[in-house]
Amino acid sequence: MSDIRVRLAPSPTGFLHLGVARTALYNWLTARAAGGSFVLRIEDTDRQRSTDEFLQAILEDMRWLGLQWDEGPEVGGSYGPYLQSERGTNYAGYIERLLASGAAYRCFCSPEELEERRGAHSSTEAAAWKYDRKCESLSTEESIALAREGRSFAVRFRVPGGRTAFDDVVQGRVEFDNSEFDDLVIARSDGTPTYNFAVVVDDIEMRINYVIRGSDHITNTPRQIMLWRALGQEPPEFAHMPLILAQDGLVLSKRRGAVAIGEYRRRGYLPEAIVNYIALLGWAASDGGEILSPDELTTEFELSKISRTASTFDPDKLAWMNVQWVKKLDVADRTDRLLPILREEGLVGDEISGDERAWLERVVNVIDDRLKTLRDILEFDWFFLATDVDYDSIAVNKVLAKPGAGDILAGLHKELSAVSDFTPESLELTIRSFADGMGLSAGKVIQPLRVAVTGGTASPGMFETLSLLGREKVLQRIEKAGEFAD
RNA sequence: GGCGCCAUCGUCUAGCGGUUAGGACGCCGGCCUCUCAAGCCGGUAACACGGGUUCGAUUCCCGUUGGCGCUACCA
Repeated sequence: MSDIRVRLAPSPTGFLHLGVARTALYNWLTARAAGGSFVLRIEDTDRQRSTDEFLQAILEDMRWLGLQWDEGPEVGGSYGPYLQSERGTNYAGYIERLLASGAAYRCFCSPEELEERRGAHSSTEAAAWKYDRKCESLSTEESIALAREGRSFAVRFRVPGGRTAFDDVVQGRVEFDNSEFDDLVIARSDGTPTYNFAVVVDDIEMRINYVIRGSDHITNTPRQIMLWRALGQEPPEFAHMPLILAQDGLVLSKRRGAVAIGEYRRRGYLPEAIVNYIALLGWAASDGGEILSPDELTTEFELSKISRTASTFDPDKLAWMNVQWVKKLDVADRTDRLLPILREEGLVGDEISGDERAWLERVVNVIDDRLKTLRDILEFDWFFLATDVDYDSIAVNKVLAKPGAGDILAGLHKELSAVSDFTPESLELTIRSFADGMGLSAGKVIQPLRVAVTGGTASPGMFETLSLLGREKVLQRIEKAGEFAD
């Protein structure tokens, strides 16, 4: 086991979406490939926006994707708690240290005052306002005296001069002039730590040594590095992933519901497909291979080969990827995954017998590669109904309501009543010779039969379908369809 | 506005000074075929622009333009 420790630190203020999922995946792959640890830490300090529902949804989606965390909620670990809101007491000591060393100072400017000064500034200048360091020059004595008076204060980090640079695993060397940053608040007037500070303290305490996150954090990085150093710690390694853009060209965000992972689960996508797709967003295997299992990704994946270009999410390619993965599932596996959907729709019961299971597998086998998503199984619900089929009116008009259709169905009914065994082979023989006898191509006979039996113009192979349905249902449906004919 | 990052087919990408600029998705056409999928074959389509450097730039450098991100006592 190596000592690589990575983490995902989502805030439960929305559902897990593709962007966060990809960051999670890259962290997970990195930990797995290195034999390190993947820590899940929940940044729920924003009590207004964080909810337990979101937290549970995130955990569920992570599990569904197969991104198991080694430490975090529910599994615990040596450096918990893993909910930031439960780590509250840990920060005060660090703030005291920074105050004592002079790396931080009390700021008595109220938010209102700051707002006022900011407002005055923006009306005259185009550049953004930076904290004017009004309280930075307060002596320690003055500062303590004011605090004793009961004046409320925030704690600001005294940003040193010079430059801060780091070698990012994907971005290369990134350098900032420290004068770009104002003295950031690390503790609010109520004593709670702000994001950048809490992250650093938690990462230190959780022994995180490799930070893999979205490049929207890139300007936070120098601030955090300064904090790590002020706390006497060596900063971790950083890798900033390019962002994923929605098709409108803007970053994927929590507010775009269509890209929530849970949504794809409900639509019948496979987790393997999602994982495979997001892995390839900004990264390509050296041999150009595109269909990669989690295991293959683990060995192939290289953080340093990630492109720095933001990539646009393409639902079409995801859909294609899903088809590839559905095709890879064997019949038993496919059936297992289909079962919950069929149950939900009441098409099969909670308990199924061995015979039902066997029949279901035959259905799945006959449907073959026609499922683009698991949910597409519902297109085939006529397999599961006793007698009634919903007839598609367009199909009926196009096929059954044509001259001759009635004769074909009547003839077929007779032939199929008489056919000795209802196997695909003998059905094919019977139907083809029936068509010959009528002087028609097989297709001309099969299509009315298809509509009669399935209700639509598209279905799995007709002979297999008839065989599976059985003589009784087939004849019933032909009779019923006869009402539409001619 | 400032700072940072980025720039190859519509999209995801390969390329790492000399290539007919390759692959995948999508789209179009064909084959197969009982329909629909799947599959197979073929086609469409790109180096943002301008300067350099070089015998030679998609590739290196600079600039322009464009895109995205960040710029809170949010995370």
